Amino acid sequence: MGPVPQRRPTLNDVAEAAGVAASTVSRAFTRPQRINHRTRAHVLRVAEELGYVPNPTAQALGSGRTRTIALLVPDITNPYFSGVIKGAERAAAAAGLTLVLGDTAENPTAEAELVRRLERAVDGFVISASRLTDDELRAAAERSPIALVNRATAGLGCVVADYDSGTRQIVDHLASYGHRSFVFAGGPAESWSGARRWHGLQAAAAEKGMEARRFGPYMPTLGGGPAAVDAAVASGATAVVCHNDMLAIGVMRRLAERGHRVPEDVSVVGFDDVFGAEFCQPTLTTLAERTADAGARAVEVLVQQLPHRQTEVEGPTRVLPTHLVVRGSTGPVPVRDE
Amino acid sequence: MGPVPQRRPTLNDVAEAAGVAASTVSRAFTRPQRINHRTRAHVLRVAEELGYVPNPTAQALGSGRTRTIALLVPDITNPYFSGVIKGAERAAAAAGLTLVLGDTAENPTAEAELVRRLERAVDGFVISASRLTDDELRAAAERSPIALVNRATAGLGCVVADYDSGTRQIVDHLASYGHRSFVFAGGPAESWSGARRWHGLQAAAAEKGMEARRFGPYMPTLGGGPAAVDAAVASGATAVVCHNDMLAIGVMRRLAERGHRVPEDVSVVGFDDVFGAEFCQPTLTTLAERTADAGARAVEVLVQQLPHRQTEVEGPTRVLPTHLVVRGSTGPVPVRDE
DNA sequence: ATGAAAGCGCTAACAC
DNA sequence: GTGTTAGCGCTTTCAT
Repeated sequence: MGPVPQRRPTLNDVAEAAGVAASTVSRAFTRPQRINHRTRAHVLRVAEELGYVPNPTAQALGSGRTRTIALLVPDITNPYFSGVIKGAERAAAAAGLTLVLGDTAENPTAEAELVRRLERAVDGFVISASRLTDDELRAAAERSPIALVNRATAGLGCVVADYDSGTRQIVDHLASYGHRSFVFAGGPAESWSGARRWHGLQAAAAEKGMEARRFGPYMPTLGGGPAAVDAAVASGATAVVCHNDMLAIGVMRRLAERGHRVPEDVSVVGFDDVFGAEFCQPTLTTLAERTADAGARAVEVLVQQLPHRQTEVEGPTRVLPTHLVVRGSTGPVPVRDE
Repeated sequence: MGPVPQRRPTLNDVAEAAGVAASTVSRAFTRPQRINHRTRAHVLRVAEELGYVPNPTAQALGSGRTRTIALLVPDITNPYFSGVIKGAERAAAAAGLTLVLGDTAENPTAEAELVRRLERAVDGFVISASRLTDDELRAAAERSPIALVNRATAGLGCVVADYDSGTRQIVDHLASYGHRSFVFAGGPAESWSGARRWHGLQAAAAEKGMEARRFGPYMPTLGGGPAAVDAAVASGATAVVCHNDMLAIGVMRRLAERGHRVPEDVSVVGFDDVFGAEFCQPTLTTLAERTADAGARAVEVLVQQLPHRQTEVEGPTRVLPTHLVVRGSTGPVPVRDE
């Protein structure tokens, strides 16, 4: 009893039921302009009645467009990328695109392989904090449209945070507290953003006549704290700017263990404003990026390059504002009797 | 000059070059058993030379299988789900499946819509912390295979955390510190896991002869803290068990603002062991779940139900262990003179 | 074990 | 505007 589970209606079923050609039904769904208003309304109504839903796979095979894009990040669980993912997800949904997520495990090989694996299944890629070389990226970009987040590679669409302004904000903030020098606890050597951060800090320090020294590389994690602190303290620094918030929090922990007070003895600054920066102890002064915006913007940049829009050469790199969030980990330079 | 950008080789190109039929090439790739070892090797070599890569879209259209599954979570940026996402991503990759990520924005309507939108594009769904009703879920499951994470719905594949054991661990821990009662600061009324948590806490408290009271619902965020604290303090509780870590951290903040020390005056316990629980102040005692395992397990459960395996009725709900991470937010019951 | 042929459901020229 | 006619690249009976 009960009818056999109905086969899903196809475009042809709708065409037949509506008394029109298949192509007309197709147009009703994808070329609203190129069809008579009345026939379109009719077709849509019949489709509705039949419970017809276009089959995206068949659409893709016919058109060559999958209406799917991939987002690749080095580590899904890193809260820094959560914002990028969310922003990209929103923008993709808004553009009617499906988002495939890939975790590259901070691994260039895995990243390249993922690109190969998904190439045919998606219309393009958004790659966040890519570990590939510029050449590898450009090679991949010849086969699929690519947009980059926080990585500038000539010839590709890029969305990056304004580290020039951001680092200046940090240096100005420290200077206003009377600091005359600071130490930069660096992260991984290959990190593009790490290089930009140090570059900006140096430039801003020079402008202010401050002394800036770089230590490291350290692991950009809580675990990187001890090594960074031991080096920084030995140098007599009054302020430590850390490659990212995780390292900064690790640094604060280690400072506490060693009996140093933050910010009374040493000020600490991070980058990213990750989830947690507002409730660690003390709360962390850090440079916030608009990660969700970056993700969304990158998707938009990518959409520009998709088959139908095929905007040949896309404009310059998009730079997103950053802003310093001043919290409890920074304070006046300590008065030291020596 | 220079050859025109070559059209990508198709299965037919390979067939022709190898001197076999298209179907033989197809088998070489997807039915290793049903083909002569030597011809297979030959075909594969020719394919390799030509740089042939199967087109997943065409495979999907022909076979009806997309080799893609969707993972739906209420909020991508919530660190609690990061583990689930990562685990699912790994398991999917291991099974040769592509993972599509969807953010339901904690919204039943958005969730249902997302299922509709992706239904045709994926082979099945993993839904984490679904907000749909059991009936809605079962209806959806008639059209696509579904596996659930932290939500048990009869008839569907489910992977849940062992809250019975977990809540007992919490209660035992508090009892060992001399607490005779505690307050549960509840989260959203519709939360399945919230209900399980309270249920378990009550049962464990009863076993131990402890008194347990529930307050709330409160927002499961930092912002939910003040309201929860104000109610809990008024009740004279010596321990507050919170719906999740975010609420717990919010609670600790509010307690500090009101001049109460943790754990000297009040002990605080959370659920989830989110990123941040280990560096908030004080560090948070919380029940850890194996979220990555849950995500991976759910994918495996889903794979069982996929077209080819079509395991009719899947076994009982999978229960994943939980363990209490004891940190600084819990301590001996205060001695109060009254 | 292999080949031939018929689609999968839709899009896209091209006519009318 | 709308219908006709071919495919898109692969899988899958069904023969052999």
